[in-house]
Amino acid sequence: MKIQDTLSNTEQELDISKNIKIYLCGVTVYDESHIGHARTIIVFDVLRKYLENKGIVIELIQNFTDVDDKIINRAQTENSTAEKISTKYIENYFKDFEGLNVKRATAYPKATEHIDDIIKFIEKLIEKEIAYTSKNGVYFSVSKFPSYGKLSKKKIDELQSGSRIAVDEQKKDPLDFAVWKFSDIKPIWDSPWGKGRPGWHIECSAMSIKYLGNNFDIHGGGRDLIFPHHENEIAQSESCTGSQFAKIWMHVGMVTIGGEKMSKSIGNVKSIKHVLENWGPNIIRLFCLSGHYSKPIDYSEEFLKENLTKWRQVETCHYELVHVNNENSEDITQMIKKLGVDFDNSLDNDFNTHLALSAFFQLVKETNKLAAEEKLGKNNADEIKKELKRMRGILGLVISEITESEKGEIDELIKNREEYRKEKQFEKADKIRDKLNEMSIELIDHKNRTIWMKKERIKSQ
RNA sequence: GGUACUCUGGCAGAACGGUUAUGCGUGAGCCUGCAAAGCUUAUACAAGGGGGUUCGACUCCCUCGGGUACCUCCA
Repeated sequence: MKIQDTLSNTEQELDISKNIKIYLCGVTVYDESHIGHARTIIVFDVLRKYLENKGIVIELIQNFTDVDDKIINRAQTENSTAEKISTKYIENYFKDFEGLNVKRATAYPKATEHIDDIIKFIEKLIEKEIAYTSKNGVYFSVSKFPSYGKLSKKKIDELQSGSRIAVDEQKKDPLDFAVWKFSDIKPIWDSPWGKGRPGWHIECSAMSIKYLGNNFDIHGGGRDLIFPHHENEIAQSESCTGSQFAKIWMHVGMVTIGGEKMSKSIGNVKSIKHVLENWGPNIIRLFCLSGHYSKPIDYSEEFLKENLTKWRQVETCHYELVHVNNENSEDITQMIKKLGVDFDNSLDNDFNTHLALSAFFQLVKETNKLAAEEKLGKNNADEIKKELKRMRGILGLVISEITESEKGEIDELIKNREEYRKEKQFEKADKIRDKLNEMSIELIDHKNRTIWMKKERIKSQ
């Protein structure tokens, strides 16, 4: 599998001969998560599910930044504590992502639970004279890391001249960044240098190395983290360990609205909770996977609606397979195999989910076509089901299922409706259809049989 | 200003030199008591502008232009 690496700006081969270790920068828990967060996390969720489908063991570590100015500010304005705020939004996070069918990461380390590791990390940097103490905190000395800027392709001198950074008198160099900030406002911890809290970037260095070792396979996050966050992580980590940090840097494009980045400061944020209520997980996932992960994707109701149409096709397809009763089967093994290979090849080639979805929808379409022509046999259905289930598993798409008792009720109602139809009492027949619709059951009248499907309820429809 | 990315048919979005992707939408048809869904079929000067390399370019090079992101809040 090849993945485009931001650092080398080339495609790198991912070594799948052994376990794969991935570190994903998670969220700062001071507010509700939005669709931009969802995209990044869904992309990595599908990546891990795809690799797991190949039988590879994945270690996926995703942090929570639970100590940060924003959390502290929020705590102050809400007359609460930083701990309460972060706990609240971590719970909120899990609710959102469970709703999105995202599989839990191997671990979700929090900065506040790794203060010792962070302090040890900083001690090493000070020992090596790469970090220094000043009046306001401990700073990383950028000039001690000659390749600073290699990830974001920035030149140090250009950064300095073009900078709009408020110069901190205490810093030796305006580019230096804090690894430890002195503070008296809780939450604070003791350190060899004084009371305070860690800087933002250091937590990811300390925790990724702790959980995954000096040199792991993929480090991911949103594109907006390239600078300064990931640049600084590289500087700290490689200075500390003396060896290469992540092998591949994989960055996910922004979600935009009307071409503009979705962000709190612009105020065009769509929360996961809100969109989930209106559109459900499957449509959001299709939306997030519909473009190449590295490119921006524009959020719009129309686009979600388009994905709703697609999702209905998947549901139809699924229920055609469930209700198949034809004994004769066509030879479709090759077709299924080809689309399965297309699907995998697309993902192997820099994780092209859009193309993978193309293969997926082609299989859906082929199935619906066979069903429409009454050519779909039971053996065919079993074959297709198996492959579709695999693809859906990777994509994280979940079909609404139904209980056995509901099934009995539905069959009964359909039977009644058939009677009415035979007697040409269409009003009564339609009433039954309406009743089923209220249960989210849609009827599909074929030539000489009627099948039903359970539709996911979509509020926005 | 610097850096990176991007510019494809009404819309969304692929193919890393040669094969009219694909989906949505739209038109027509099939099926149906009607509907929905599905299926069939049709639809598009397609390549930001201009050069160049090549037998051949969406794909490579140059140049001009538009857009977005980042340049210490950010997924």
